[in-house]
Amino acid sequence: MARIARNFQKVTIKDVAKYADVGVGTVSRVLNNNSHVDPSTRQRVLSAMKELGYVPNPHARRLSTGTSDLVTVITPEMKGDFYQTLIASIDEVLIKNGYSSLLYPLYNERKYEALRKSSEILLSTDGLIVDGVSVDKLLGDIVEPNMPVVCLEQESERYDSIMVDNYYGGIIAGDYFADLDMEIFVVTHRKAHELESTVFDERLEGFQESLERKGRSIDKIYYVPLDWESTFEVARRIFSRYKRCAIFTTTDYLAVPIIEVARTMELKVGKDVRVCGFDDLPIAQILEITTIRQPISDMGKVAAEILIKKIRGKARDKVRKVILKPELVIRET
Amino acid sequence: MARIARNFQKVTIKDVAKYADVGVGTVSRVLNNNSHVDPSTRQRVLSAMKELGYVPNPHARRLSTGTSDLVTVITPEMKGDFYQTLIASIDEVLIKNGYSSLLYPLYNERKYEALRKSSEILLSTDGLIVDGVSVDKLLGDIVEPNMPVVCLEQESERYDSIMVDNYYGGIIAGDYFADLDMEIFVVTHRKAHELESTVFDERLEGFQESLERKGRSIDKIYYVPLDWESTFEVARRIFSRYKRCAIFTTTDYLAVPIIEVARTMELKVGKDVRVCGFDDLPIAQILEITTIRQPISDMGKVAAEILIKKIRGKARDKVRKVILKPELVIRET
DNA sequence: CTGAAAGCGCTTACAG
DNA sequence: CTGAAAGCGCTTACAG
Repeated sequence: MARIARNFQKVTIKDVAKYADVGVGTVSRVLNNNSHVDPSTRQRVLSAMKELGYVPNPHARRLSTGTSDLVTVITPEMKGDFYQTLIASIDEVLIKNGYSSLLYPLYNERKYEALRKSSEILLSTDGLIVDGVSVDKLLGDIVEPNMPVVCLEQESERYDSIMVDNYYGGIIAGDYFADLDMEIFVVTHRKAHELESTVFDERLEGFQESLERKGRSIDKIYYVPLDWESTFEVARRIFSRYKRCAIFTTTDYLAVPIIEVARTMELKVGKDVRVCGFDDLPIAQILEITTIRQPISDMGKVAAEILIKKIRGKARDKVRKVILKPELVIRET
Repeated sequence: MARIARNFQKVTIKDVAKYADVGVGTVSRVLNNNSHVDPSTRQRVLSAMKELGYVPNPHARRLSTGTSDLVTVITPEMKGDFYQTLIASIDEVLIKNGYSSLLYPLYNERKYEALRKSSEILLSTDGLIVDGVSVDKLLGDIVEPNMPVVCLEQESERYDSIMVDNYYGGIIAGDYFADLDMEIFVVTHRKAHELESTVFDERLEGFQESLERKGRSIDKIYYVPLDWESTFEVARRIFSRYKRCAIFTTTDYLAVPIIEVARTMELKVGKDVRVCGFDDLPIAQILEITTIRQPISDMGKVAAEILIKKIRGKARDKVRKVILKPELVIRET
């Protein structure tokens, strides 16, 4: 006894079994179509399921098997093409392998807290892909030690990680700008949150290093939040003094308003004003922005593949680091 | 017998009970801190949990209670500020009420299929908010009849819906343009998928209707996919012939490249070229685009609130429709 | 190939 | 206030 019908008289595997005149085990077997079931029996069960409108209860399945076929994907944001591309490429691999992704964008403080409080969500999935934020710091105490985890754009002592050599990307951007006979500016993002990614800084460092090697230096670095509004302002400030200069933005996203302002002020972008972004976001292709291309899709694909191997217990034990190289793409700016 | 330790010797409620020398029921009670537990007992249980590193198994809880405290949020996309704002406002209400959101953006065909195939995901949550796509068509046969569902930007016969009066939005845009002594063009999105939203069409219809009433008409309608690339092309085509015209875009997103091209071609935006968007996305505020403001945050908030009421069984039974009105925001374009 | 049964880890009336 | 027990709806060795 002791049971209230919460689930609105849902039909269970038991009802199906009775209806088809078989045991529940058999129903379960056709459900998972593993082990051999007699074709005629299977047919009977199948039509019983249809007849009764049976839908399996995922919670029960998960409790019983201990797996959910779900993967949590944590990103610091989901705005912008970068994450679109990344998530789509992760998803593609996941779906192909029978998993679904559970997206968890940490777009504000509240989401951080919510994640820590109801870490249930994580624990109910089979694996975890974390982009940009530090697992060790953010979730070190929450994630079970043997949960399969892959880090993206973030190093980890304990887990596999996929990184892009952002420092190297900065270097090639610097090499490209060093020969230009103009002032050199940088517009970059200052990380606002302890747990945010350090990629922008790495790009900046590489850029700086490359210029130094060639006996040049950055004339000024502008730090902005990751929005266009502030970047417009910065651009106006720059162009009101300099009608001729080279600007490196540590992401294409920040290059867009700069180019917009330059054009509005009728400066010749690509000639007097040179702009090099980073990432090769779709917008960079559309606006023909010169940029450092990051292999975003590859990152997602590799991350998902490694994670699935880990979930299936096929991965090697030692912590692995995959480092992908960016490349310079010269366009019109 | 019959059991492999899949879950890496995880500690269960049983272990905690034994350790604290109480029954499992008591542990469960302190876990959910309902019904009264003796303070000293509670303390003993609490420290036992800490000692053993106990983490509750959500699957078991869900199977037992039949609830998950999860809400699925389905959107046709998640790119762009519109969905950012919408999702954030939904999340805020959800989190405040102890729920978590499970994001499911249908950004391509593959995701549609995946959703239909593993509809498990939906069924394992307590409720469903669906934006833009037709639940009846998309999921009519999957969603249980008594699953709490709220539709956004999409009417439904069976479920509550929150709509914006897009037709009315078109009307006020038309009223605004009708007095302008220039050619009038429209750039809009042609829905590519059977299940896509019809908002763009409704806006267009309102716009058309308003112009007709005032004895005017649209000179040409340009249909584009929802990306900038094609819109750039269209803009170039328009401005190569017309140096003076008014353009209504059925979303701000499409207004951006048009303004960009106009400025690049040195046309006077706001004077010779008038542009009115729709939505009032952040980008519209940044670029000072005249637009029809949609109350995005309100939509999300109202949807989440209604859903929670339904989940808690406090909602009225009849299907409810909430219609929010957009308004004209005049800026520089 | 298949049924009966134990088990997954919780929750919750019931009877103290 | 609390323990013993039934139940949630599945899966899966086990023994035919």
